[in-house]
Amino acid sequence: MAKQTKNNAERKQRVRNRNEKKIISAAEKIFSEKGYNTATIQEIADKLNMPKANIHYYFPTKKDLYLTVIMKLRDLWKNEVDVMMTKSDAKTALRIYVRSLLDISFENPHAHKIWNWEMMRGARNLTSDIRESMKKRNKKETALIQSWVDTGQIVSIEPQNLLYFLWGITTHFSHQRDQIKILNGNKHLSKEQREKVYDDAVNMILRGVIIE
Amino acid sequence: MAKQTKNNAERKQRVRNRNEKKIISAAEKIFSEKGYNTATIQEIADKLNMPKANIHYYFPTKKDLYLTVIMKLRDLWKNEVDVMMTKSDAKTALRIYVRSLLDISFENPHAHKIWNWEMMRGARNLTSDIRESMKKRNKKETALIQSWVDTGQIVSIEPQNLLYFLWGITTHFSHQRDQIKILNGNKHLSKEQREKVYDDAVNMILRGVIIE
DNA sequence: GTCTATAGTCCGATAGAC
DNA sequence: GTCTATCGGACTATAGAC
Repeated sequence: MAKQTKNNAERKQRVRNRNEKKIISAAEKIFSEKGYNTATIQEIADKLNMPKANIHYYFPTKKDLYLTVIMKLRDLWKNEVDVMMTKSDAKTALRIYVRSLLDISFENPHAHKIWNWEMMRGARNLTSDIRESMKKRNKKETALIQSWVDTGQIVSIEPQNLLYFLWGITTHFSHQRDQIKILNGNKHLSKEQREKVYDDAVNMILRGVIIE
Repeated sequence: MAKQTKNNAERKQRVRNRNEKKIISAAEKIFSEKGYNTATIQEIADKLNMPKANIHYYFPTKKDLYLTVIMKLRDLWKNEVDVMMTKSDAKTALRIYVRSLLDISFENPHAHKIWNWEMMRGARNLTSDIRESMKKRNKKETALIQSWVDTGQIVSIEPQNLLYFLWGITTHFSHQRDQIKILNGNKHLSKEQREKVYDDAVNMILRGVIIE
């Protein structure tokens, strides 16, 4: 009896985990396409051939689901900062940073787009601990860049501004994906074109700030 | 009698023009803050101390109002290309181009933000003539930049990519206005900070591409 | 032209049967 | 856990008095 109860509980847990993952994955796509307000639970449910009541069963409110998605994406950036921190010289660190941000923009535009929707609306849905982790990560990044300035590896520049420039350049390719498509003969950028973007971006940025 | 009728018609026309202008101006602000779907007629009406039925009197549907706003903003970019074209050297042209794009981002963020909302939504509302004028302007710009490459004024770079980088850097400051505010101690950038952004951006870009 | 009231629709969330 | 049915609220749009 006890064993059967336990097996039942385990099975239910597995079902729960599986469904939560499916829902989060579908939600990530819909939220990135439409933004928080325009996205609907119904659409997410349809994508999964599931009654929308089931979504509410796993995530009581729309905001709960949204925050779960945001939290998951937040971790995506954490690594880059750490990777950048471990590189000793500015040149290598910048090269890797730009590369990984562009990779996210090209390969997984959902992440940048959801973030962009959120920021466009004034970051209304961000909890204070998300804001704090944002600021904390930012502080690490600016301190690192400032050290490059202090050791004469890069030109004198406001570290925060350099970060804005890097973010602006790289996120542009996910936010403005559709405009780029229009200007590119109604085709998304090819693999070769993406490589050229990466080369041109790194060249301009390194030439722009690195002191040889 | 005829005269009075005419005066009446003129007066009504003046009232109509005045109200349409007021509504467009308020709508521009609300649409840029919230995007098409999240913005409500009610909020635009409240901003003008006006019943929302009046908005519908002047603009039958929400989309009519939105398209009117988009059309108006489209003209904002036309000038910059022309100004850039008249400058003989790459250095001066780039300096002015970056300056004017940043000015729009800082002084009138509505324009870039509405454009960005539209692109994020997949450019659903763009008519084909808007797309064509986009491509046409773009062709002029890339041709100009290519001529700088050919005459050895700037390094070898895909002109389209350079434009994406310039747009990414400059529009970031309107799209991500709220994130920047959070990272800046909950204050929008001061006049001095904006000047530093301008200097840092121009320095990095010119150093990055100009051949002295 | 201006206003109040409301029709019609869509969405988030819940109740309750299975 | 899964599903159907529905409530309550918000929004676009319209009807109709002034």
